[in-house]
Amino acid sequence: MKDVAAHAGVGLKTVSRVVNGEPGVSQDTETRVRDSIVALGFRRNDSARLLRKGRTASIGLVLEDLADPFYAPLSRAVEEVARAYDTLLIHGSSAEDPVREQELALALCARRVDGLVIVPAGEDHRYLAPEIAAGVAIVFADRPPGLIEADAVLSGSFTGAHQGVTHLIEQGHRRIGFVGDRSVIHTARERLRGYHAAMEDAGLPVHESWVALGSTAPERVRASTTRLLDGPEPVTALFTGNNRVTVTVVRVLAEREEPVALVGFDDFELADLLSPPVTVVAQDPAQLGRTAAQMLFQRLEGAGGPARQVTLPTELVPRGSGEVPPSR
Amino acid sequence: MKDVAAHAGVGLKTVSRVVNGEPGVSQDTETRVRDSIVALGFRRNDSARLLRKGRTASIGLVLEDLADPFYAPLSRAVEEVARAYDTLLIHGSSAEDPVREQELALALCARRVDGLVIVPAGEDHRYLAPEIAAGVAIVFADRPPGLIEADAVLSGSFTGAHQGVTHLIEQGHRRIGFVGDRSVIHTARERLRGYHAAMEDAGLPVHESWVALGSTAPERVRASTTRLLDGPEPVTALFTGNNRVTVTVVRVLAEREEPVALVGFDDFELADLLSPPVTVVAQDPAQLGRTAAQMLFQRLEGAGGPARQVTLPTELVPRGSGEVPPSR
DNA sequence: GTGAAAGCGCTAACAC
DNA sequence: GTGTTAGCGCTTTCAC
Repeated sequence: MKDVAAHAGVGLKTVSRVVNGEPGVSQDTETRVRDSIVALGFRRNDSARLLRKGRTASIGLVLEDLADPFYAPLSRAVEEVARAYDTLLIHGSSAEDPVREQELALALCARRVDGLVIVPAGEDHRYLAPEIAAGVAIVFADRPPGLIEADAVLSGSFTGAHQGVTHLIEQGHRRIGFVGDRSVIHTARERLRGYHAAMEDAGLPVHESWVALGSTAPERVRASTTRLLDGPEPVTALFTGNNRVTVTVVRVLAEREEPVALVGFDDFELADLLSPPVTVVAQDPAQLGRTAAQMLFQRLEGAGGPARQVTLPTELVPRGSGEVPPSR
Repeated sequence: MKDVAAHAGVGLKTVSRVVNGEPGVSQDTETRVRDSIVALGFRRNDSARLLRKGRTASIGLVLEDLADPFYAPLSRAVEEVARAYDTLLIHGSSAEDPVREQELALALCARRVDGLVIVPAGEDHRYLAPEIAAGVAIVFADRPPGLIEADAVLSGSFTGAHQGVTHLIEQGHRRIGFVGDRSVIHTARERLRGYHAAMEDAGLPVHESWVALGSTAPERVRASTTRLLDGPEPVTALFTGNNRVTVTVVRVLAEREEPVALVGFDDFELADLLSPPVTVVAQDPAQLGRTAAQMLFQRLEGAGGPARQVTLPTELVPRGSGEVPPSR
């Protein structure tokens, strides 16, 4: 910019005015400046501009895995909202590792992102308190913050699981298994709680061997599922805690003879084309992302008040697998 | 930082030394500085730091749609490589709109990202020439650059399509349809070319009504597919140009009586569990992203030489749908 | 209309 | 060991 000013024989501020379309520049000098800009191939450095302005016009998004079919639409929705506010999205995957989540979140804060949407992996977010105090807006999505107060957008995990399990009970199932994500994950616990509540509401006992929480790695899910189906108290129906688990369970069931009912948390592509089509408790990941991003920008625009927590509804989508009757 | 220096009663540079772990600070002053840092809740501003350093330690990624199951793993792979280089990833979806692609790419350049990975929507990238001249490293992924020289990582679209169509021919099919993406998209054209070449190599004529290029919107694909199957010269087999198209075609075929053979370009989750399981020409989107990112960082580390173009192999995965024999 | 000076928050270069 | 100065590329303030 200095170079452009020299080349055009004008002051620095005049170039700045031209570049930013500010008034107060004569037609004549403007032309001269524009010529110099082209001649020198000048392109304004937005990083420097934003340093001076005190914002970065960027927000950060930290989630587990960008490539997970559940999070991809969430991410895309956040991006769309950001775009509407002329804001860029910086993105990081935590790989479900609390340490990595923290590193990423703090790295983004150090870059002075205006705000942060976090799908937390960890359970203790006190490390963010100084950032919040310093004015970074933070909204949690899909899972709530731990040990701090902050805005959050969640899906109705408890209600959804209750609904899904109740559906299986209504089909006549009495022995229902639950295969879910690791218990450190909030949604996994909530869905398990929904499972237990539904069973209890129906006056059904839960055999301890019917619950299998753990990693979503296919081997683990496969082993757990086989155990539930071939154990001493074999289940006739399964409720699965998220789309990764469901997909693997579908694989296991496809290899077996006896029909087993299945309801999965999360919808997924092609669920309706499997045989049987998979009944799910659907949530709307895009809506989750959209809402979180909107809350974030409201805060950035000055919305005050205490931390808000929004819970989005889930929807039972019967397709066939959840309506398989108990095989004695 | 100035405040910390004042609070600790030391010079600015001393604080900088402590913050960056540089040597040459006595144990005593270091402690004093650290105390002040905590007392004032100081956090280094990386944007300012990087402005001074002349890099941003961030790269940009522009692609069509982050939520597309093909691009999500690509994106994730780029992120992993970036992470290994302590670099953040700024991300933008072009929605297959060349104008939006350009806006995004230039916005990222204005932020002075160190480099850019682009899955181009447009066909003219001369707008990037000044950026490249200014030192921004750019690597194209999945599709080549248009009208400029630049590094690119592609999948073997021509070869893959040739292979897939030849497979159908080997099963005895003579009337094979092609349903693909819009012809402005390079990969769509290449795959179509592969289709034509395979037919020609087998001495088979191609009826003009057998080729349907267009948007991947389900309605369009549905209409095109129905036309190929019910037209005057009905096809007995279909080759589809990408995973979005394949998924819709699977839906259409599921609703019909007569068996139609299908080979799709791109693998997709659960393809093996459909009935029949879907035969695909698989490419490796993660490898595409990984390779592109690695090429980018090689350039950033000073690798010179002319633009390189790498083509990754595809693999035919027979699963059943591609082995359906011609119906009469 | 225009421009000089100061400063955003930091680091590099060179003092002392 | 420590501090001072200059400057990354821009905008803001205020004077001309």
